[in-house]
Amino acid sequence: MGQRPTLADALLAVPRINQSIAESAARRRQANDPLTCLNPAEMPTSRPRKSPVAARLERENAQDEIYEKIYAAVVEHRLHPGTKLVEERLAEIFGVSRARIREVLARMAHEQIVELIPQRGAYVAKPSIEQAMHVFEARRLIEPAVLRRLIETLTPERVARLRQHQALEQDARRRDDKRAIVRLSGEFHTLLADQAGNTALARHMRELATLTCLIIVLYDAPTASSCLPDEHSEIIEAIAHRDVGRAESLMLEHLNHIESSLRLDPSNEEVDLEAIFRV
Amino acid sequence: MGQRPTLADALLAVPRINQSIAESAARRRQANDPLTCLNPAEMPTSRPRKSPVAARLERENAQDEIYEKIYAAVVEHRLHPGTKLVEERLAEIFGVSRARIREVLARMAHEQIVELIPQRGAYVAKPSIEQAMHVFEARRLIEPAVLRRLIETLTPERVARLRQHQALEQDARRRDDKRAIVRLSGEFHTLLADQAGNTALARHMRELATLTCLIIVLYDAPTASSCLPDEHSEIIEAIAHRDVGRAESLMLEHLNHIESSLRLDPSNEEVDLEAIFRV
DNA sequence: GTCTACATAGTCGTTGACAATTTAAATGGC
DNA sequence: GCCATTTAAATTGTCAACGACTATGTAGAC
Repeated sequence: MGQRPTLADALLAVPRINQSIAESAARRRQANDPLTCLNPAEMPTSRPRKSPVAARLERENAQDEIYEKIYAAVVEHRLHPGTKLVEERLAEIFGVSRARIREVLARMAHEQIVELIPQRGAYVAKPSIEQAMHVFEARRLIEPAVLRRLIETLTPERVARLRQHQALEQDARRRDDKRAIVRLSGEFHTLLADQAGNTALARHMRELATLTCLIIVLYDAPTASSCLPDEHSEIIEAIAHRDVGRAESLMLEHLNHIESSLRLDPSNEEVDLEAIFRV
Repeated sequence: MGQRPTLADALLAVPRINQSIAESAARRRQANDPLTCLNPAEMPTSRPRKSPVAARLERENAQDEIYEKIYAAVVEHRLHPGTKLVEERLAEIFGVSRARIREVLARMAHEQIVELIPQRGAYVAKPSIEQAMHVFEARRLIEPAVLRRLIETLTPERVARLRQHQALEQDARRRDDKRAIVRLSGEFHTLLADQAGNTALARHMRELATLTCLIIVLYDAPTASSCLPDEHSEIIEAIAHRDVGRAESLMLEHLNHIESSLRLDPSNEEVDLEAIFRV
């Protein structure tokens, strides 16, 4: 099929890197720095070649860059579940060797974004209906807690950050840029968790949001538009008013809207099993 | 220092593979099989060389084996936080090339079991005090929900499975096998999540339990013995009686016991920062 | 005696190649 | 014309080796 150009396009056309991911990458970088910078004898010894710290950051970016590009492609629905990710082609696309790609794929497989089948290759994951229901169950559990924590530690800056994201989202809706819409919708939830400040919860939330993106592609009823436009705004307003109860109930409602707009009955899964043979 | 034999010993001396991990690995294998076996034309075509399925499983085991051995060593406190994991030595120990090791380390880094510092190598992670508190906060959130779900879907087999694990744990205590105790204590919580049947929650729970193991090594007060002997039994009994309220409160109490037995104040972290220089 | 500059050993990062296996296509028999 | 078998291409799994960088230790200048 016309998969060759599609794959390259899907990966190279990255409008703008996921902001919250970039933020957490920056945080990770900071977390690393103490290890490298605390040695007092090192700082003055820096040679004039080229800033070693900058070089290291540059390299670390290069490490994560591939991961984030594939990740973004999945989240934006440019890469569909079940798509085979051929190592050599990815290596060509990103201009690196296969070893690099394999490391990235190993990470993503561990995160269940891709499925790694021995001797057969890597495929974008196809969460089962059971998994999908588990994901929503987990989200119904975690997200209200995230909101509680966020409201407890709320600052004007955090509200502003949320509103800024909301503006991006509305802009995407105005442009009817579906890829941006789905990406930003997912990122909204990741952002909430980031702003709530619990790194463990934020990591899990990000993973759940990613899986949700895959689930939506697989099981969304064609008519429904995954995320209703105003629900995020309402949640933000409830947060801004520090109304925990309202924020939580809005969130649960929101999650139920999404889940109920999907067709999570076994009859749909059989269709997907057929799709496997087309690979 | 005498790190050479220590690292090899820590990794090779694996008394028995983590049972619940083995179970989920088996489940993952099952999940893969449909993809490989449903093609009706393939099964009869199998050549008499040597069973391709067996070979595949063997190989997949080989893939995960290294991961699980390092994982077990971390969980059992045979590998301490901050220990450098030199790729080449690991490659020698496991009899594979560095590429393999690198894939495993990439996975573990993504899971925050190890920290990957560019151009410097991989180190067993040292969760900060802040991260530690986040982990416990997340556990206080997730584990009661796990219990709720487990009791809702309780079967005699599941209770038996829990009791079986409890027997192993008590046996380890009788032998005063500290490594087994700490491993089985962590696995108990992972097992609860597995038996509760939500794969997403189980994955997150396993990650949190692993991090907790690292946290205990880092911050445990020498006097305290991380997990009180009878608390797990009491929780199991509450589950068996389908007493959700009691099970939840016991669990919260249990988590608070563990957390309060740690020294999670900043003064302790400085000690750890010093430890970094000893690397 | 202290500091800088250099040299050495130890690792990491990356690559390209080779063998094993799967997948697709071509061939031949019925 | 359809199915089974063989052949060829594509892809994965694995490795060994090379260059680059870090960290240590050593010698020399002030």
